[in-house]
Amino acid sequence: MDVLETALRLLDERGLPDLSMRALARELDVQPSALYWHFKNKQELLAGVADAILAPVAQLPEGTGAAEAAAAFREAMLSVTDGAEVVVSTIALGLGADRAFERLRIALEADGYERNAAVSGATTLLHYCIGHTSHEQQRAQAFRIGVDLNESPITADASSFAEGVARILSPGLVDSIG
Amino acid sequence: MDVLETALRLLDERGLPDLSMRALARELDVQPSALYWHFKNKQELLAGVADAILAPVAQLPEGTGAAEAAAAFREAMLSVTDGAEVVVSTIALGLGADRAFERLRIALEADGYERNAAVSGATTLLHYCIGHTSHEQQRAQAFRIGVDLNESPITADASSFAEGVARILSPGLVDSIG
DNA sequence: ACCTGAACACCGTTCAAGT
DNA sequence: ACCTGAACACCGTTCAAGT
Repeated sequence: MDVLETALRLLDERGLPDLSMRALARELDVQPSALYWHFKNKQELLAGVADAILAPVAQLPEGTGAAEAAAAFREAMLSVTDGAEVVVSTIALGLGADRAFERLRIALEADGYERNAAVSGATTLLHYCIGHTSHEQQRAQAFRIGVDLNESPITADASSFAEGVARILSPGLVDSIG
Repeated sequence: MDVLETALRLLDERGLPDLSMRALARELDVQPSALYWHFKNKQELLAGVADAILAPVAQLPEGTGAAEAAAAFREAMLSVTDGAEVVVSTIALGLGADRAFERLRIALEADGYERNAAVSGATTLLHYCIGHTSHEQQRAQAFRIGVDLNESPITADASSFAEGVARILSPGLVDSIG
């Protein structure tokens, strides 16, 4: 019974609102109660899903810089339907988010930050990436469903993301680049 | 029938998982279906709640600087149980989030940023504030409930928030604009 | 204009019991 | 060790009908 694998597929195919314990059990051809032998509750299962979503970030090649690591973080969340929302909802439980944080910290050290600055920078970067990407994904999916998005002044796409990351990594340079 | 007022109180007293349409109807002494005359669905109701949560940010005095505006944004979300989560879940629908964004933009202009830099800075700041605060609130509430938070390396408190804001608002940026 | 009543199609979780 | 079956206490939403 590949519970996590099936959960990840179901999430991607149908979205978080339809990823119920009952739907997951149906997909695995077991009773809903069977899942509670494998996971304490739904939260714990989602934490495992979030960890799987963020696995590519943890596996980034050595020497990867912070801008690239942040981009990979965003892309990992965007690669699965409602991926950012799952990561947000389980960030306090650790697992995936903690490993992504470590990866960002290491990337900052590869960029020449020393330890303390890297920890502080990774913290800011992580929170920014999550805030931006969850907004971006929510907008994209609301649009797909046909929800009437009132023309908001807040942008959240690949270029605004890169801009924010640049601002966090080297403020002062961002406007002279554009 | 003060639906929004009651919803906000219920949210603060019992948290988002217990803010159901049925519980809200019970509190208002009406049938659940009655709520659907006032709101199209639960999402729209939550958007109204988010707008109420962020009202203090929109009403900040003229001339307020960006660091102070960001702090007020964080505090508004923290002032209500699961406030950040509600804001996150309705950000794509506009309302509260849009007005908070405008307030941050104006604050940046009060700090000397010109229009384009203020828009871009407010975007980064908004996403950062939301990411940081939703994490901070989730941790605080998980702790209260007694959830076993594995000792995570990621910090999210008042001082790490101020640090991130300062990083985004780096003074070097203002100089490079002119 | 505003609400009721009844129904539809769902949830997460627990727990004794089975194999 | 791993799962079933049955139950408990819920959900959001729709819609004809009432006042």
